[in-house]
Amino acid sequence: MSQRNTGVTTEAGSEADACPVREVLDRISGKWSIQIILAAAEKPIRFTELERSIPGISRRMLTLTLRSLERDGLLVRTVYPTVPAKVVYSVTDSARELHDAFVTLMDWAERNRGAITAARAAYDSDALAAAAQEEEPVGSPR
Amino acid sequence: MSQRNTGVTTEAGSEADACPVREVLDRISGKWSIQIILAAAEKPIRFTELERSIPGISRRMLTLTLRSLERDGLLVRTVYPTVPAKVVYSVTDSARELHDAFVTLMDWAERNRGAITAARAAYDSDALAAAAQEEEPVGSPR
DNA sequence: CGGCATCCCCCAGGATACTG
DNA sequence: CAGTATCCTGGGGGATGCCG
Repeated sequence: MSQRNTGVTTEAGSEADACPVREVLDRISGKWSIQIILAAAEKPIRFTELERSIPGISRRMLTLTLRSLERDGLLVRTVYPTVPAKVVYSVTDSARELHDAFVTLMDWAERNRGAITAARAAYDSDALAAAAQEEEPVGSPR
Repeated sequence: MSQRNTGVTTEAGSEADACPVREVLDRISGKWSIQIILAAAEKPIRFTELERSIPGISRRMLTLTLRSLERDGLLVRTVYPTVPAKVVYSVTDSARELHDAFVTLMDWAERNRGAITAARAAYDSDALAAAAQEEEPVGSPR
């Protein structure tokens, strides 16, 4: 009862889920996981630093996503009991492998950004042209 | 008006979105994009074949995701005007690059499946232990 | 500083039914 | 076979507020 909406695809561990695709997706999904791993992979990083280095993330989602990643053994949370407390997140080895894969993805994104934008423009203009056709099936427009 | 809920993060093209992270995510997000690309990369594949090769996908989401991928220039849709019609989807070059990255991800998932499960179990049991502590603050349980 | 708790909204996506 | 259209729900995730 006490726990609800822990978010970030936490879910205990339901039925047979042997599919590696879903496996990865479940760990990465959520708008922020990748960016957090990317940031933490550079150097161990503090909560507030993360918050500032990831524009648009809310405190809530930062916390939730961090917990999720920690739970999956992708991040390590280290608390320095100073006053006020200091918390540092660092990536584990398995996360670092993931990080490498992410970099590949980012690379892809940058190389194909233009092509994608163009493809979309083309697709959309085609769609519009087709729609225009329908409006005058045969004969007088009016 | 006529168009609503086209789904799969279609969105026209809002403000400055130069972040490659979101770029990739927007193209991949949705539960099915990756699996579709994975399937279509093996060989050009028909609508119904896709439907059967991806367990759990609905007709609706298959169509929606296919349209989205086609729009982004990741898939090519080819129609053979036979009766009944035959439609084949094949991946483009840029999608094939993505595919390679996905394979890396899948590989990672398989290698780390065990570690992740273990990490979760450890994390969860710790959390439970901590919770148990709270219930008997100091002294007699009851 | 580094969180957790609560409220609430939105839309990805499932179920179902109809077409060319 | 290959879609399209409509309805409806779950939960991801933003906003805000309180705490050690």
